[in-house]
Formats: sequence, structure tokens, C-alpha cells
Amino acid sequence: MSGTLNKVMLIGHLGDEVKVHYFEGGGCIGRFPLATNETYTNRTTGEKVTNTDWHNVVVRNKAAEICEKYLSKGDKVYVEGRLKNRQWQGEDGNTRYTTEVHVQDFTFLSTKKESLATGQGGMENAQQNPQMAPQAAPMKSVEPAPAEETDQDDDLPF
Amino acid sequence: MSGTLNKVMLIGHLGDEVKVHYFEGGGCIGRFPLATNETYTNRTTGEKVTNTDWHNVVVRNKAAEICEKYLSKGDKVYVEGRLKNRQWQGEDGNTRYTTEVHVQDFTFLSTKKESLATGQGGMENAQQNPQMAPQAAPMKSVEPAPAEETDQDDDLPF
Amino acid sequence: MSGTLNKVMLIGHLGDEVKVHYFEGGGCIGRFPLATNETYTNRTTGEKVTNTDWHNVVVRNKAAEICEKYLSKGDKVYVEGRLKNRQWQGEDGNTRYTTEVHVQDFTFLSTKKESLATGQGGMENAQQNPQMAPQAAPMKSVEPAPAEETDQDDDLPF
Amino acid sequence: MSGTLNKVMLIGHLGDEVKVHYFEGGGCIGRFPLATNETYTNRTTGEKVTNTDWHNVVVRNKAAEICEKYLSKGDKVYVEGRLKNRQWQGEDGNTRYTTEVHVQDFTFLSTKKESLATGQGGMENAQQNPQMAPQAAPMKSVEPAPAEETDQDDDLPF
DNA sequence: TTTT
DNA sequence: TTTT
Repeated sequence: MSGTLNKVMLIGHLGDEVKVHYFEGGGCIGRFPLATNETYTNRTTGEKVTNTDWHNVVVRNKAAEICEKYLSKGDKVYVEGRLKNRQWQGEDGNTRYTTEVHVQDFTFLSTKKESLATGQGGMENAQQNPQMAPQAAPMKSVEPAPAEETDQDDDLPF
Repeated sequence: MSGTLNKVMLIGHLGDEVKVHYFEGGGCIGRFPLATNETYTNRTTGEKVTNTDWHNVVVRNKAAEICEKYLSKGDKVYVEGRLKNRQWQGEDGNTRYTTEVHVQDFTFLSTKKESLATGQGGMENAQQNPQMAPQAAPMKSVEPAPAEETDQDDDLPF
Repeated sequence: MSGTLNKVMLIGHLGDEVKVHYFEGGGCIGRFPLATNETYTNRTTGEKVTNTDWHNVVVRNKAAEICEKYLSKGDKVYVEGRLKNRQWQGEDGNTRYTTEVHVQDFTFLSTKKESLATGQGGMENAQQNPQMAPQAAPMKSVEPAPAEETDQDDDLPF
Repeated sequence: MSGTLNKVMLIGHLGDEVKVHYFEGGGCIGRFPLATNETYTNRTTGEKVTNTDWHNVVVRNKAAEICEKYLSKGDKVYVEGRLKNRQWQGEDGNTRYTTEVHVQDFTFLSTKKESLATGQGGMENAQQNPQMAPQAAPMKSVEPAPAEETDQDDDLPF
């Protein structure tokens, strides 16, 4: 099937901390809300209107660990991924649907934790010596990693 | 405000006809479900898995009319737009949330109606002779139109 | 014709100031170089390699004025647009080709000039009272404006 | 480094066959020109203008082999990748610059070779029975493959 | 020529 | 629930 495209690109601010759930097998999944804003001027009233959209962002495995380590509430981030519908059972027994953005790539545009987190050599170095800083690769695009991951953990339940 | 980005790009097939609702003031809104597919091979079982995601696509005004006229169930289309959360009241009184893709640009990649609609020469021709098909701009990107529209009908309720 | 897509999205830093050329008819065109970086680790040597790509960014009319006013060398910006090939005559009489990114949308991600440029009310205000700050709409996405412009100045020579 | 984004997305038609160069080490690189069109109506004359942009598309390794096998001149394809500047020496000794689109992902939107290549069932089938068409993954997005490749052949000279 |  |  296919010949299809499913792509989302967002720049926004985290509305909350990254929440990571670790699986027994070693994988993990992280989630955070991301806010994007739209501003326009109402034609009739002339007043400026601001509208915020909230996106359910989902990151997995190494990407989740990196986000958990370096991103905080309020930080600005670029995320790229795909839209995914997830359905779940409400307490009333009815099926509910949620749309999530499953991240394939991201770039930090601001991080509160960054300066604290790095000593000399900083995060660049962390990438070259992953054993010394296993979860780090911040402030840079992490294209290869998530791409491989989407391929590697297909047995995870989403 | 802002410095944010909210962009979705999809290539998929219509799961149903375009449903258009016309407002009294002259505007209109169209909706259709769009399917994108994802295929991957399960690591453990080795079996090929296909997963379909359905997207709630929303088009407005002239774009809605063009889509209604030229798109049919099963057609393939490229749409570009922004994610929007819409909330509504369920019959049980609870608030429900739906994520929609509000279209800013689109390109038809296949249309069943095209040959019917235009005779020989098809829609390409229709574009070259707009007086013969005044409301048509099919098989081409209609960037300017939707962009202007998002600006023009901000008093519509979404 | 068409059913085609031509889209570029960049986040990068200005390598120089925005240079604007004003036409007699009232339009204008601005240009600036934008740098994007790519980092990877060489497999064989293990060394980290950084590669910079330079993009010829072109903005027009109001967008050009906004960029000229608020962007400086070193600033970070998101630009979205289309690739355009331009050919010109070299001094040796041979035809040369240059690829440009013609901007349709942009978002400032950092600006040196911003705080200097705004008094109380700041740039948000400038948008609501364009007569008081005719060329301003900084730190926000200016989607509608450039979109309309691409449509309006097609008699300009590019 | 980084916090930058370099992304190109094109839907266009091949202006020529895919030309692949095989390296001794086993890797390969493929190139083809891709045309995108832009149509607009000239404000002053009212005439419809069509403008074609040509893009130098570069694919590598497995992606190059797939493109060579399934794409022909005239076929429509979606490609996603990054802009890259390449410089080379002209015959006159001067340095020339070319901008290329280095593909990270692609989706076939039409292929002439497909029916020939796979008999009934077409390429969809080929995917389901990979042993019958081992190198095929056509008509589908091949995200993982190119992503891994960009990571694997960094010792190639571009 | 930018940035980290 | 973010940001300007």
C-alpha cells in the first residue's frame, strides 16, 4: 500500500515536562504537550485574536531519553513526525480517539537545562563518546536515530 | 506571539465523498476523510503490517467548492495545512476533542471526475480556458486562494 | 500542468545582512545568505564532521521590508518557500545558474534588533496599527502577506 | 552544531532517465532531473504563465537502485531530502556551484515500468512477496532505508 | 558568511 | 498547559 505521505512539522513550546514511561524490554516512550499559536485580526471587530493549538507529541527510545534530559516546560522545539490516531476506552466504556504526533526528527530551539547539563566539551562531545553520556545529543538534529528506531521497535504496542 | 510553526502535509486517498456545508453569508466548509498508510515488517514475526491513519480534512470556501467538484472517494490528493483541535459536546454531555487538518494548499494527484467534467483535453484544458470551467483549478496547486481565504473569513465559527 | 509540489523549509542563521533593492514601481526584493549545518561522525576515522550549506534566500515586498528591519547577520530564522533557478550571464559570456529559495512564509527565531526596535506596545501593536509602524510584523508568522504578494507582483522580473 | 533544518519536498516529473554510477566499494549514486511547475496569471496582460523549475535530484545506494529500476522519464514522484551545494571546476578553470536535492525519502506517484516489471498484481504484490522482486519497494515510502544510508556512507565524497 |  |  502506500504512495502516501504523512508528515507533520511543528515549532512550539512545551506546555509541560516530558513524561517518560520505561518498558521492561528496555524501550521507552515519552510524551509532552506542544503549543503552537496562530494570530490574526478579526475582520469585523478589528481585534487581534490569538488561538493556541495543543499537540500530543510522542517520542520513543533514545529520542525520548534525550528529550526528557534536555527539554523543560516552556522550551521551544522543532519536531517532525507523523500523525497517528490512537483509540482508547473511556471510563464510560466508549471508545475515544486521540491524534498524536509521533516524532521522527527534532531540533531544540531553546532549552533551559542545556547549560546546566554540560560541562566542558559539552554536548557535542557527548555524541562522539556515547558511552560517556549515553542519552545525549541535544541541540542538534537527530535524524538518523529516530529513523532507525521507528524501524526497530515495531513490536511495541503503537 | 508566535515564532511557531504548525504544518501538516499529507498524500492520501479519500475515504468518502467531500461533504460541503454552505453558510448563509456565502462561505462554505467542506470535509472529507483522508487515509494514509504505513507499512513495516514486524521484527519478531517477520510479517508485513499495514496500518492506516485517517485524517479529518477541512477545506473552506473556494477550495471546498473545487474539492467538491473534482474529488471523489478513492481519489489521491496532496493536502497541506495546519492542525486544529476542535472540541464539541458529546451526547453524554462530555467534551470531546477532534483533530482536524485545515487545508491551506492542495494538489490533485488523481481524480475520477476529471475526464467526465471536461471532455477531451481534461482538466489541463479547463485551466487554460477558465471561461469554460470558471470554478476550476484542478490538477494544480491553488496556493494563493486558500491563503487569502484564511485571512478573509475569520468570523466563521472555527 | 502541475499537480506538482515545490517546497523548501529551512532553519538557519543569516550569514550577512539583508540587502534590499527597491524598484521604481514600489516593489522591492531582499536577499540574504542562510546557513544550515549538518553534523555526522565519519565511520572510518571516527571524527566528527560539520558541513555548512549556504542558501540564497529571496524575499519580496512587505516581507523584504520586515526582514530588512528586524533581521541581522547571525540571527536565526525559519523560512519556507520554493526553489527557483535563476540564470544569468557571467562576465565570460557563459550562462550561469543559481538556485534560490523564494520565501512564502517565515518566522523569526531570534533577532538582535527586536528589543531595540520596539518601545512600549512593541511589535504586536505595530501589527494592529500598521500606519504607525508600516513595515512591522516581526516575531510572527506572516503567512497571508507573502502569499498574496506572490500573486500580485508577477510582472517583476523573476 | 545545528538546531538547523534543511528540508526540501518536491512532487514532479522526471525529465530524463535515472543515471546511476556504481562505485567500486559497492555503493552507488543516482541522479535525475525533476521538473516542477508553477502557473499563475499575469496581472497586467491577463495571460496564463507556466514556469518550470528543474531540480538536480541525487539518490544513493539502495534508493538509487530502486529508482533506477522503477522510475522512467516522465514518471511522477515525491521526493524529500536536503539541499546541498556542490562545487566543481568548470573547463575554464572557474569554480561552479550546483544545488542538489539529496533524497532521504521518496514515494512513487506513477511509474511506467511498474506493470511491465511485475505482471499482474503489480508492485503492490511485489512488496508482499519480496522474494519475487528482491530489490523492490516501489510505490511505497522507503523512509528507513535512505535514512540509514545517509548515516552509512559518509566516506563518499559529497 | 552563520551558529553551537 | 506554552510563548510573545
